[in-house]
Amino acid sequence: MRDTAAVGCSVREIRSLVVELNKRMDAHQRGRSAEFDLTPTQAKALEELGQPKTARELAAVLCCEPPNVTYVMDKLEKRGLVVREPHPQDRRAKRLVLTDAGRELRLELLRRIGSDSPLDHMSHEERVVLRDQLARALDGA
Amino acid sequence: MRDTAAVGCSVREIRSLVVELNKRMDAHQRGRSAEFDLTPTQAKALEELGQPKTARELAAVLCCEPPNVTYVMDKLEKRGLVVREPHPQDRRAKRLVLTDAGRELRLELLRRIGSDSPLDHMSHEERVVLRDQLARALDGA
DNA sequence: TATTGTTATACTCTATAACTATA
DNA sequence: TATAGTTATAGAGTATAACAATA
Repeated sequence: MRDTAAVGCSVREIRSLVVELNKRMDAHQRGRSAEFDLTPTQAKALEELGQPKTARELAAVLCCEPPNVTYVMDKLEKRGLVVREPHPQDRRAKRLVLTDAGRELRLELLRRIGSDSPLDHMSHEERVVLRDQLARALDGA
Repeated sequence: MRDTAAVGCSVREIRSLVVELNKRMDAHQRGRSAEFDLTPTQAKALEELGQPKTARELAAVLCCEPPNVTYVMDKLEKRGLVVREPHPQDRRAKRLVLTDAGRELRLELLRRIGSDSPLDHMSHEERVVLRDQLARALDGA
C-alpha cells in the first residue's frame, strides 16, 4: 500500500492553518499596538529597542532596509520616545536609544500584549506541543 | 505556586515561530509561483479557478476587494490563461473561466507546489500533530 | 574603497469612491 | 434601490539609487 501521508493532512491544509493563525496573531498585535497609536512596525521597533541599537542592527531584526528604519525612527523621535545619539565607537553610526517616555511606553505595551492573546484558551501542555511541533517544522532549513 | 505557563513557552515565542513558519511557506510559495512568472496572488487565483467563479466569489476566497480581482484578472487574461464569460443567470456578473492553457498551467503549478515543501522532513505523524495543534489554536475564535 | 544613515524616488499591493449596466 | 464589475485614484509599506560623512 502506498504512503497516504497526504490524506486528511496535506501540506496545503497545514499551510492554510499557519496562514490563518498568523493572520489572527497579526490582527491581535495590530490591535494592541493601535491602542498606543503605534503601527505594528513601530511597536516592534519599540520592543526591540529594549537594548540600544544602530539603525542597521534594527533593520536586521525588523527584516527591512535602512531607509525604513529612518522612516519609523522619525515618527518615534517626533513623539519623544527615542533619540538618535552619536555612536561612541563609530562616528558614522547612531545609537538609537529609548527616552524615559519610550521605556515606559514599551513596558506598558509589553504588559498589554502579554495580558491576552489568541492562545489564551490553550492549556500549558497544548502550547508546549504546539511550540515543539512548530520548532520541528522549522528544523528543515 | 503560581502558574508558570509562560516559562519557556511564552505566547511571544509561539508567535515568532508562527511568523517564521509563515514566512518560510510564503517564500516557498512565492518561489514556486515565480517559476511560472506568477505572483503569489495570481497563483492563488489560478488555483482557486479549478471551478469557474464570479469576480466577487474569487474576491471572497482571496480575501481582497473586487478591484484587486479585476487587477489580477487583467494580467491572467492578457496571458491567455483565463477568460471572462457572460454569466448565464446574471447579466451583470461574469464567469471567470480558465482556458485550456490556464488549466494546463494550473495543473503544472499544483504538481510543482506539491513536489516539495518546507514540511517534507516531517513524518506523517508529526504533521498530524502539527495540524491538530494548529486547529486547536484556532479554536478560540 | 567600503560603510553608515539619510534623502529622494519608485514600485507593489490594497483600499475607497464614482461610474455603468444590469437586477 | 441594490448589486456586479470596472475605472480612477489614493494610501500604506517597502525597495532602490544617489549622496555626505566617516571608516
